Amino acid sequence: MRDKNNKNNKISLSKVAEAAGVSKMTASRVLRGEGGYSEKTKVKVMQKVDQLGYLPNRLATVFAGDQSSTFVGVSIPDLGNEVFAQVLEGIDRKLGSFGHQTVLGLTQHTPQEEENWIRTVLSWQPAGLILTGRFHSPRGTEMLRNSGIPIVEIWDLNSSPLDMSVGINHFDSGFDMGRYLVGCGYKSIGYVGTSHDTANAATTRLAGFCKAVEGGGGNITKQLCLHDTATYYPGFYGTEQLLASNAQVECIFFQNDAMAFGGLQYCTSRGLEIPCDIGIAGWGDLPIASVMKKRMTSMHVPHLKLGRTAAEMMIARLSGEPIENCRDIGFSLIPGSTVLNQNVGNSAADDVP
Amino acid sequence: MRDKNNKNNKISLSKVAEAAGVSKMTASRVLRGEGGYSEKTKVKVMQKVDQLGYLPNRLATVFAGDQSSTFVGVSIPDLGNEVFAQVLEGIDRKLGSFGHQTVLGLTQHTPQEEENWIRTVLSWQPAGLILTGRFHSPRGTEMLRNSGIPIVEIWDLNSSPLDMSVGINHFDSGFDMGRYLVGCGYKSIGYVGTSHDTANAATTRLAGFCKAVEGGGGNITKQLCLHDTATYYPGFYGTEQLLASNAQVECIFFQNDAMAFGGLQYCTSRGLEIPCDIGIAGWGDLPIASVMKKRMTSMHVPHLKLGRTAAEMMIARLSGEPIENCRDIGFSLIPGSTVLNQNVGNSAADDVP
DNA sequence: AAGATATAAGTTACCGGTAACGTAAAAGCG
DNA sequence: CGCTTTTACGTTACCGGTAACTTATATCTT
Repeated sequence: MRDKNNKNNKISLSKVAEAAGVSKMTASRVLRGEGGYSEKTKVKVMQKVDQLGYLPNRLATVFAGDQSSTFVGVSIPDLGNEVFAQVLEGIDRKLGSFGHQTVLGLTQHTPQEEENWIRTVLSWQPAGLILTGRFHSPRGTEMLRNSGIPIVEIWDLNSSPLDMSVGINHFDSGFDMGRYLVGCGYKSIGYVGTSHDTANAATTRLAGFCKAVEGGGGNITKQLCLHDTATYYPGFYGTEQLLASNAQVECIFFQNDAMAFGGLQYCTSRGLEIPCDIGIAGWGDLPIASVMKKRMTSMHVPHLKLGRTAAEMMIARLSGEPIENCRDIGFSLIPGSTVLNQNVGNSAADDVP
Repeated sequence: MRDKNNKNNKISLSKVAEAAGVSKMTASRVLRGEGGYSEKTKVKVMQKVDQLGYLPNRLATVFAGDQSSTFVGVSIPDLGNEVFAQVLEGIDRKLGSFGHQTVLGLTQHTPQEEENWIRTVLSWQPAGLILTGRFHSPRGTEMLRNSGIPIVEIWDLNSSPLDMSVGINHFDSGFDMGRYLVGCGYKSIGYVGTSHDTANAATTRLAGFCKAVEGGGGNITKQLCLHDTATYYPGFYGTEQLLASNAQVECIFFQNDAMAFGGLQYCTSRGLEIPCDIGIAGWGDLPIASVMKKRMTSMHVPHLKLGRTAAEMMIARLSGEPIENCRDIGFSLIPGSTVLNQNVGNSAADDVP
């Protein structure tokens, strides 16, 4: 009267076949529309399928052999970040339209969590995996290598991916932002972000940013890496901390737009005029920007498209179509109006007034 | 040299056993730590497991019988809405910590999509399902009923759930907001939201809202249901449409905070002062509110906790613990400062100046 | 009408694990 | 020392489908 019965109560193909007075194999053929049965038999079987409410057991099908499952494992750092939520949405919609199912893994930016998740999800014989980031633990990498299934690494573009990669060059995007801000005439620039255990995209962006700023004659006067999530409120209090320090800061670059909005609100609440008193630059171009009067200076990345593309690459690979294994999805700088371009009309970037 | 080989190349338990010079069954016992083997044998087997990089095939285990899978299917309308992203995060984190995996389904608010997803996900023999919303297609409901697995319906509180339910009473939350706004002295109130094929939570909220407003002597002068997503920009242009109509509107209630922010920005851009010229009320209390100087009048719902609770109920049920099958997670009105309370100090709600 | 061919089935074996049962050797015991 | 009990395995069967093969009947040839 417990689990056992549950099992027994389940309608299997054999029961349908028995009820219809045919063999299991004939019922299987009807359900797969494979042919080799009469119209009369088909009707008999389908009637019983409806009547008994038969639901196939895909586990058995996949397990039986040749067919691989329709699962695709997707690892995402976290969903608190709107950006990743959109990437996931793009992935799942596209995968779903091709009959695949997303098995989610929130890996919290740690390779250990990711490794555990990889081990678990591989045990379910997925058709493929989509992973965020290019860095994996050694054991994780080994399992991925040995899995023999398609793997798409997203977010960070990886010129020598395990298998396939789609994303952007975060170093370059940071560099471009740095060059832009220096080009606007800023000399003393601050940074507010969060810290992570491992090298990640934000760190790479910061590296590119620093290189551009310092190479352009500017200075990163203060760099704050909070032990917190990269959301609105940490942006708010991080800015408070930054401005409370003695460091001279004419402009702040934030890890992402959410933090930048937090920073913007802090500045406004302290009576600072943006961009006259201080410049603010974010990264990621959140949807909320679409309604803000003062457009945030930011870096636009096509998140949904990134997710869709990752799913498309996966599907192409699964269906054996030839596919380039590295795709740059691109980014574009949004000048916005939260920084002041002190050199409007000038093309030279390092022209000091 | 194709798929077949892939299969052949996979390390199965038999291969490990063969390599270690023991039977399949002994290897199985070692891996499950079930006992009944010598220390020497254990070492031999584990060595080969490491050496060959054996990964168990959970499909086979589940398929084999007694054990149910560790999958939990989770359907979410969409992730463009930050609120649902947070709910999902809460669910997956909690499920993950108990060794369960989330199989995602984005059902786009349509019962048909949900039905298709239910059919597919059930074929994978999940341990349980978590569904957003209380309304399902007839066939979907039937499949759920027959599945015999734990089911948690979230978001909408369902006093007679299929199995379990956790969420809030959306009618009441709309009612409370309506009563509050009328209590503030507003008489002519507008609404901006989006339309859906089926009755959903937002519609229920609106119903409660209307009842409170009309019952309190106020009027819904204009009600806009856009055929669009419930995000920032539709809130912006929806407000434009609303204000362009001849309807008299002193205050606008929005389907959610994202739309309310869009509306707020539209009003500000047109030189309207909030809340002096027009009141704005949202729903959901987005994280961005934490940094806005002018706190949005809204309804707070503990999203992460909602997700966590749903997962906890699922896990409790799966482990056979007794559990109440209906949990009200509650909401709380955030007065904010985007509406003007014209009766500060008064307790009577329908006091007209 | 006899043989060749097509059609509509049924039979068997297998996927990778595990439960249930069987068995030989080692250990315990009076 | 011979008996029972325990330990450490091995064997067999099965989960729910499907591939590959076999068989029985219907249809087509000339």
